Amino acid sequence: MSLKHSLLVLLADNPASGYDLSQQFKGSVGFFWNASHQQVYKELKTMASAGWLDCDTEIQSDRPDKKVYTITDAGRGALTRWLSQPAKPNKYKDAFLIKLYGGRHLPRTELIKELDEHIALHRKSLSKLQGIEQEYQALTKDQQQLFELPYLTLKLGISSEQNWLAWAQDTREVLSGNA
Amino acid sequence: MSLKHSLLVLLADNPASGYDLSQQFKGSVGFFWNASHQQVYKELKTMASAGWLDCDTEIQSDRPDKKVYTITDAGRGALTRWLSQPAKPNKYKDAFLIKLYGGRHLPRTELIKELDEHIALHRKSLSKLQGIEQEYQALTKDQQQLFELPYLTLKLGISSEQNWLAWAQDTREVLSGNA
DNA sequence: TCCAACATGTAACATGTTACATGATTCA
DNA sequence: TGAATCATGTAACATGTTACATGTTGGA
Repeated sequence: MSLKHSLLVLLADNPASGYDLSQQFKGSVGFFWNASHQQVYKELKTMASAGWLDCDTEIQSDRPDKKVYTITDAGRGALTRWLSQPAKPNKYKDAFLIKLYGGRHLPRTELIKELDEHIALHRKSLSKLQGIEQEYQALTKDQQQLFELPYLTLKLGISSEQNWLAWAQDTREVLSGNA
Repeated sequence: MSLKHSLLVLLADNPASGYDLSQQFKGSVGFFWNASHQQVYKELKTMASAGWLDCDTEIQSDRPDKKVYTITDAGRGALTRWLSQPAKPNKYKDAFLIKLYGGRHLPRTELIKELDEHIALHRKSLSKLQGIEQEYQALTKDQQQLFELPYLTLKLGISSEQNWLAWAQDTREVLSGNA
């Protein structure tokens, strides 16, 4: 349900192509929502035929043509309606935690190996988020005001990753028997 | 993909019915994976016809009959194969964060109202997890050993909720302009 | 008398993933 | 010469949600 609304939130700021939006899902917004490019293109098509978006083809000489989507009044209406309805609490789905939960069936060394891989991923993700934070902090106060709310979501991303990494360190010690 | 494996992990410990498993998804395991009862029943049927589970009907006089599923050797094999493959990093999907990200389009009072509702939910979830932790801590050392790995996942759940609530307090202050 | 817990499902629909498909440009 | 980035999609399949459907027992 919320992919549509994630796209609307992004498009409420700027018109964008499916490709642009997919890129944004790899960046900051991707921390709390994401979708494959295939799904984004499909969804944009649906939203356009529902009248939420207008689509213009931008011809580019050096690069492939772009389909630029712009939010319509109907789209803004749909966004506002959605925003004023309560959001469902989020659901966490983490396959690694299932493995850890059922990790008795696996040698400890394997569990630790996989934990280490996840630690590497989370570190990468954390430093990416911290990079965005630095960009934000380099802005003027006025510009910061504009991104006040996105910055709040970024802060949750950062603290969640830090919390995860701290937990992973403890967990690693327990698994290696150094606890 | 991982619903099957969540169920296998649970069934590797004890035979259980669809209802039992659904209840477990509301408890501790539900922190990192969950499914509706409809989906669980459907999945169990699929797994049984794949030979991963055996199904026996337990006739109860005072309550409705139960279909008790038991993991087979093939099921254990599938579980082990899955456990030894790397798990994909988890994806976070939180509609409330999209709303906050795009919250410019909404009055602050509404955002705060919704934040408060989510705070209440997270507090509830935290105290539930802490209840489970207390049960764990009441066990003997030997019993604790058995649940060592599930306890690790529980600790992540608890610290995540605490982290979320701390962030929510800060966020609330920013939104009310007391920052 | 009504609600919660116990117990299992079907059907329609919505959402998301994976494999496949194309083709230009830029950088190493 | 080969990979990465830009740019858009189709088709098959897997997963998940919502509405509907049924019926018992025990407690407030």
